[in-house]
Amino acid sequence: MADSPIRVRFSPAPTGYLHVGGARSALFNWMYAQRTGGTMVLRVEDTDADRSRPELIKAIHDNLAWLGITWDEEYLQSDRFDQYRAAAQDFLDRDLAYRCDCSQDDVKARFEASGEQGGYDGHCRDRNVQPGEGVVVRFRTPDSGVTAYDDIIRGRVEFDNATLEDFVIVRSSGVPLFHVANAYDDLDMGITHVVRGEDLVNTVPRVLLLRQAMLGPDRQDTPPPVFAHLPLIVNEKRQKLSKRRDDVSVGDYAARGYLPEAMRNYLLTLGWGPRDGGEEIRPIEELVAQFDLADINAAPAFFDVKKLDHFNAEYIRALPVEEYIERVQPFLEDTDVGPIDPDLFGRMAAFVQGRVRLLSESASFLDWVVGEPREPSEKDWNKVMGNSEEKLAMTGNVLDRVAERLADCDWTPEALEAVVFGVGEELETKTQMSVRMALSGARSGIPLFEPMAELDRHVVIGRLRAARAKL
RNA sequence: GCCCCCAUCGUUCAGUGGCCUAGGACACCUGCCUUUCACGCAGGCAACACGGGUUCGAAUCCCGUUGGGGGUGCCA
Repeated sequence: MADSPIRVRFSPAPTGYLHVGGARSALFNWMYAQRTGGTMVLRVEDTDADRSRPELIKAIHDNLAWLGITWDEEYLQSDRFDQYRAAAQDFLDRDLAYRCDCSQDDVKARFEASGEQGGYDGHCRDRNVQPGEGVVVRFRTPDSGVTAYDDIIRGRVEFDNATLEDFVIVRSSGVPLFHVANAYDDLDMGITHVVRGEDLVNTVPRVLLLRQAMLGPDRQDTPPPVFAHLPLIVNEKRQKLSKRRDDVSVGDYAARGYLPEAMRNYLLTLGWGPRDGGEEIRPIEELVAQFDLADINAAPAFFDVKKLDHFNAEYIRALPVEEYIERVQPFLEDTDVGPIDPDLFGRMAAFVQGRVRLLSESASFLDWVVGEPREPSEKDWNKVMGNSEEKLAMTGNVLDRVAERLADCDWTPEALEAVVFGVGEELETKTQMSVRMALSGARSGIPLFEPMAELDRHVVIGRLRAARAKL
């Protein structure tokens, strides 16, 4: 893989399951690495001991693997605390940082009293605070000038240094904050492209300032990484997808019967489209071949589950039927009508495959074959069976006659079709709908005669008679 | 409040000064196919937020307005 100097990284914090936004960031990094033959680094940013949950790292691995996203190197920031601390100490030694014993309440109170700009006011800059309880380390930001960078998606972004507060780089617990870890690792790991969500843009000046400080006066010509801040993925209210109110867990989508290829392909259409303007649903290799960070949109994109569903349905239909059967297995065990016999499903699979949007919907097409007919709504029942004397009488005739003929015909789909349609010709009416309703309790579904042949003769006749009685 | 970003059909991507009476896809609507549904096919609806510039010419460049969003932690 690593035959080009490009190095990208995906840096999740293990504070929750992988969500679609994170997956999209990982995916775009991966796409770029694939395209350029670069190296993909997975860097777990677990510097917040209170919120990080190590057991989630495995889940992140699994979700990424599910999506087919691979990585070449992996690091855990908690393994590298000593290095970050050393960097912070070096800042202290060089007077680029200082200790501060202001409580968060103090900082807030002074900010409110001043009515001026937000954040920390530099109170401890020259107080020469010594190490101790409740003491943090703050980075001394420049009071004037501008920190700017060129975003490959957004163009030049500038920040007035005067608006940057002296931010905390080491907690009172002695554990460094993510800015330091981030700046240190990107430098140390030789990251060339930082591709991540737009919500991180305003951490750039801080990270850049830290990086310059780490580089020292002699190495200032070391170029910063190329930044690419991906547009946010938003909900229908145009807000950033949130774990609390939106469906964002990649694992949940997997559990609901989405195919990873479909999810991956769909995610790629959010903020990006193939350069050649061709189909958006296509093999990942074709998409990789024309992927470029510079082509990514800057505007937020709505996560449209309907469109995702369409992608998923397309991908399901495109599967060879054997593969569809294999992939659907996990969804056959725990259904509303109990486990579905794999052999039966195998025989019906081709009919089901073309009709589902989610793998998990598959079983519902066979509910009446495995269990009892559904309870139809009155509206559906009337619509099919008739809402006039005349129509009801006809339906009764159909049901009677079909039940009669079924008593001693061959029990094959072809024979059943011949009986049902034969009655229709005799009575000069359509017969499939009423038979379907009698047997399945639904107006629509997979073709009728094949599943019908799976049922026992007496069951079919029983259902026809029961429906007749209900007319 | 302050900082930063964004602005083409309902949605998404295209369009980088003339090829735009703005194109594709999803969604929606209509028909065709089919003794169900789905698929497929044909067609339809539907957008350059607003106001100023720049220019022979602006969806495309600049400024402003409005609207939306993100950030503003000893979270990442």
